[in-house]
This record gives sequence, structure tokens and C-alpha cells, in this order.
Amino acid sequence: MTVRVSYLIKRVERGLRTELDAALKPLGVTTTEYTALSVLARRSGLSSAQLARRSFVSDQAMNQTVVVLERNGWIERSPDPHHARILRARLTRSGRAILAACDRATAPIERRLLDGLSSEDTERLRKILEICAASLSPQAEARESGAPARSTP
Amino acid sequence: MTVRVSYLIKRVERGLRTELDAALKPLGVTTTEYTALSVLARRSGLSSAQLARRSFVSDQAMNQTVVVLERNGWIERSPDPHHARILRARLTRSGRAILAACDRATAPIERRLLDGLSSEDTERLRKILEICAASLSPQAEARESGAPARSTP
DNA sequence: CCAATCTCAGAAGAACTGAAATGG
DNA sequence: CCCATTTCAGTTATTCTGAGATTG
Repeated sequence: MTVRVSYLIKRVERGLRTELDAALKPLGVTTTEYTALSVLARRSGLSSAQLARRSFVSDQAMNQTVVVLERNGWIERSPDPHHARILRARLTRSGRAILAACDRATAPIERRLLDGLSSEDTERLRKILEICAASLSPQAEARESGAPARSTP
Repeated sequence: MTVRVSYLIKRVERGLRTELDAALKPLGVTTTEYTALSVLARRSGLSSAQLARRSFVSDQAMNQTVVVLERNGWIERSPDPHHARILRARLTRSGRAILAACDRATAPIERRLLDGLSSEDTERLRKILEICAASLSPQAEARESGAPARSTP
């Protein structure tokens, strides 16, 4: 009986989480907020509902985080030109600054995480995890069961 | 700028967590409880403090889970012969039964997680995650900085 | 006295569900 | 009317910190 991969993922995530929380605390940023900032840095203009789907949380949960980011002045939101109800978020200058500080503070943790791995293994791990995330997305599930993803035709 | 592995781990963990919660809910078991039961199945006789260290949570948090497992009759605890304060836990018959039910309920999720991977990649992933978990453990940190792990000599 | 374990109590972070308002 | 997004409100899961008791 081999150990489940899901269990190993959970274990590593807990180990990381404890350290990330501690490293970010002095900066006044939570790990949840840091994650949202990182995603927005790479995918500027996402709405909070889009962020939610990408992060596997409810849209309410993500919205709560996004509101905090906005209140702190780290992002600003403007309505989509085609649909005023959709608020697209992008980092402010101060958001980019705090993100850079978070990156610096957490870099040693990422380094420690990957300490025992060759660079090939690190790259492999990255690719494998991307595939796993894709397999878990609802679109993948729909594809698997042969049904259309969303929207009735 | 490549994506951080810590971020990918977190993302996959969230995706898994949502599905595991849903699959286990009908059984009246939380994901946290299921995880503890799984560990005890493979490492019978661990104390809750030992479980806590292995799972990267505080001993209070783990103790709370263990108390629930005991109240539900899924584990029983008896004092260590050499140290009466240490309570060693092991699965009961009913604990093994509920664990088997949880395993059945969550097997499809694990299957979906690994759906896009070859069996070589799955094995690699397992090994790599074990290494990552070891790198994050406090003992590894102590080893890295050249200090003794615990207990002054 | 010290170290480890367990327990109790209170608080915080992060997620959920349900319901309402808005825009296309 | 339907659907997606955002927001408000209440709730649940999980973990944390701090303090105290016990055992060796």
C-alpha cells in the first residue's frame, strides 16, 4: 500500500504554509493575499470571479480577499468596458512594491523546499503540478465525461 | 519569471481539498480527520504530539482532532508504559472500517489528480514530494545550519 | 527544575452557504 | 427571464497562541 499523492501534497502544503505565514506576518500580508497578488502580477485584469475559479475557491471567498487588497491600495479595479458589473483588477505601484517585498521574504522558503532536488527534478515537478491542477479543474472533468464545460448550447 | 513551486502546491491542494471535503461529507468525516486516520493506519501507536510534528501543525490542533477520533470510537488510546502522560493511539475495528470507506470514497479523486500523468511521472512525483516534506522538517533545517536537532548533548 | 505531553480557553484566518442587487 | 458578478450576512472548519496540569 503506497501513500496517496493527495496526502503528500497536503503535508507539503502545511509545511510551507506555516513558514510562509511566519515570513509574511512582519509585512502585514497574509499568505492568501500574497497568492492573489502574485496571480494578478502575471494575469493583470482578472476579475475576482475569474481569480476564484483559477484558485479553486468560491467567488465570495476570493472577493473578500480582493476587497482587502483594494482597501490597502495594492490593487485598483475598474469596470469592464463591455460589462460594467465585472471589475477588472490590476496592481498599483504600491502593490508591485509590496509584492516584491513578499517575494524577497519568501524566497528562502522556496529555496529550502527545493533544496534536495536537482534542477531537472524541480522543472519536472513544476510541469507535473501544472498538469495536476489542470486535471482538477471543472473543465477537465466535463471534458472527461464528454459533456460541454458550461453554457447550454 | 517562472511560477513558484510553493504556489503550485497550494493551488493543487485547494483543488483537492474542495473535492475531498465533498466526497467525505456524506460519511461524516472531515478531511483533517481522514488524514489523521490514514497516518495512524500506517504508523500505529503514535502520540498526538508526534502526529502533530509529522503533519506540520501545532500539538494542540492535532490533539483536538485526535480527541474527536477517540470520541467517535475510531481510535483508542493507552498510556505509554514508560511515560503515562504520553497517550499512544491505534485504530479500532470501527476505525479501520470508516477508513476503508473513506479510501473508497476518495479513490476517484486521486485517480483524477493523476489522470494526465504516466506511471513513471506519478512515481517521480511521490518521491519528489517526500523529499520536499523532509526538507521542510525542522530537523532538516537544523541539519542545514549545522546545529544539533533537539536536546542539548 | 526542566522537558515533553496533554488539555482547556479564547481568538484569528479562511473558507463555506444563502440571499440580494446589478448589468447585459 | 436567465446568467454572471459582486456584495452582505451568517456560519463552519482549522489552526493558532497562551496558560495550566502531569509525568519522568
